Amino acid sequence: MLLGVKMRDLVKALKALSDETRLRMLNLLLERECCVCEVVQALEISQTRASRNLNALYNAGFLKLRKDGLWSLYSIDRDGMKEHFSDLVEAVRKALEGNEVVTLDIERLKKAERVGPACVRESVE
Amino acid sequence: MLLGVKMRDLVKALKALSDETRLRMLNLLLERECCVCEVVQALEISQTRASRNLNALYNAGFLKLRKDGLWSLYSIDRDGMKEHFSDLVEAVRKALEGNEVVTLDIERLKKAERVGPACVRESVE
DNA sequence: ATAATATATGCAGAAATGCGCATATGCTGT
DNA sequence: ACAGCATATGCGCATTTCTGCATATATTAT
Repeated sequence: MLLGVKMRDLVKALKALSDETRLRMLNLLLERECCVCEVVQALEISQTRASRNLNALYNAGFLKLRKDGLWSLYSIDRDGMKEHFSDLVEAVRKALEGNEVVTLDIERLKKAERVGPACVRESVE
Repeated sequence: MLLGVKMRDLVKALKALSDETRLRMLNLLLERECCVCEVVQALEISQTRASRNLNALYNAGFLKLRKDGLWSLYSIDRDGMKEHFSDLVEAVRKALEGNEVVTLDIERLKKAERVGPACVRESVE
């Protein structure tokens, strides 16, 4: 019991990883902590979709959540995560290295602002 | 392109791993090469289920298949497998170490015979 | 209190998945 | 050719998963 992981939890974790949207999210968060609206911008997906899938990764045990005002800030839970899950994340990270899709995601993340999609006014400068 | 894996393939691989039946199968095959009927006996599942799920792991790129007479012998494709997939398999292997379910599977595998479920006649001795 | 904003969620529909049943396929021995 | 056996597969059904829409919740500022 010390070493092994509950089958349930492992399946849940792998299910969380077996989706393109969530893999792209995980990759984003490996770059840095993000709020939901930044994920929306970087992946160019709907707010609902971002929120739901981030929550799935959170529930599976990969992410931690920090609230700051209106923002929900998700990040990889490097410390709290089960050791075996870290290995999975690392394997995924390596597998995605250089991948076209996630490279573009990261580029868009750099341009993203911690504001809602409606707030285009600040992007004048 | 040298390093990264196609997003498609990675998702497919992780989908293949995100199922209890297939995780148990992978764990069996980490022990040794098995034919379908051995998997049926060790996991106590139907033949259809065994065949389908083994094929899923095969299709995802984890297994290789060798035919010997009537038998289909599946095993981990250690050489042919993408490097990144090996990391995934290793992470899963470690995660399942000591797990109750797979421990019982292995015990049953040791008692299993390379015969169909109908052939109980040999188990007299 | 009211308005504005970021995020979460109930619901419904579409698509994907898993599996049993019956049957097909393919190999082996007579 | 025929029978027997291990495995694969078409079909149908039940369940799960994913997503958008609309709306709820929670926080902040006025």
